[in-house]
Amino acid sequence: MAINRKMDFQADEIALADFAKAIAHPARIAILKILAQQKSCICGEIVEGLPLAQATVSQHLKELKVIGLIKGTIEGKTSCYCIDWEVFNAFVGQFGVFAELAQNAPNQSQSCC
Amino acid sequence: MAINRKMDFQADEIALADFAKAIAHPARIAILKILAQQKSCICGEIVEGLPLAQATVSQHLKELKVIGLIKGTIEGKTSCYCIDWEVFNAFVGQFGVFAELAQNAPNQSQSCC
DNA sequence: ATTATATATCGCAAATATACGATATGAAAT
DNA sequence: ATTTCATATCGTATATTTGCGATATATAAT
Repeated sequence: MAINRKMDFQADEIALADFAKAIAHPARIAILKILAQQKSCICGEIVEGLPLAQATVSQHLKELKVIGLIKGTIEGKTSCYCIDWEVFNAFVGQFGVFAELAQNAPNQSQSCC
Repeated sequence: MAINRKMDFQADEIALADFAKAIAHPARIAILKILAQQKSCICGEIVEGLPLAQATVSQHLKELKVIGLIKGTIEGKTSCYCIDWEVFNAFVGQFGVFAELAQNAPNQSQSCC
């Protein structure tokens, strides 16, 4: 790979790709589902709900936290996580860009497949 | 990594993660944007629109094609790609799962962050 | 038939992601 | 103060992704 190719793409393309990357793993999807259900947001129970070691789950949680999809607070001895719906919905909303581009396209008919 | 961990997750979690992985790169987002605009779906022009070598773009196109997000047909000397909106919209729609889980959650109040 | 052009595929190097044991950290209980 | 428990971080092995030159393939033009 060459040196930082990222600069060659637009900021919104990079942002959407980064969001996709953050959820591009079944474990992280599973974590979000658990948090959405709020069955519990205590870290330990998330670990129990997944077929992965504690260290691995902690790593996945960190990835989701870094990009802002989840928030985490320390409650005494335990850690507590939950979805930041504002961030989550903002990301999902970005998929609308494609439909918009399609609608504003000048030549709808020129389709070859 | 251990041997096929994938089996430990649910089918829908794997499917959504695979979709996310397919678009988890700025180049693939950029390709989808170009196709959405239908500025042209000829492979060569996609290559010109991206800061990547032809071989690399071809590889990205293949990834999008394998997962079904785009369709490709050969038109004489050139190749022509376009978005499969049915597949695309189906994938995007899957994000609704999280909101549904949140709505059906029994204990909305128990939030610790 | 030969050549030019467009695209796909191969092979490899480098970068990144994933998994997990071991260990660190820090609060709570004893 | 020491131990226990929950979680985070480190180090490292392995797997996957990315990028690209070289090459194959196949159509169109000469």
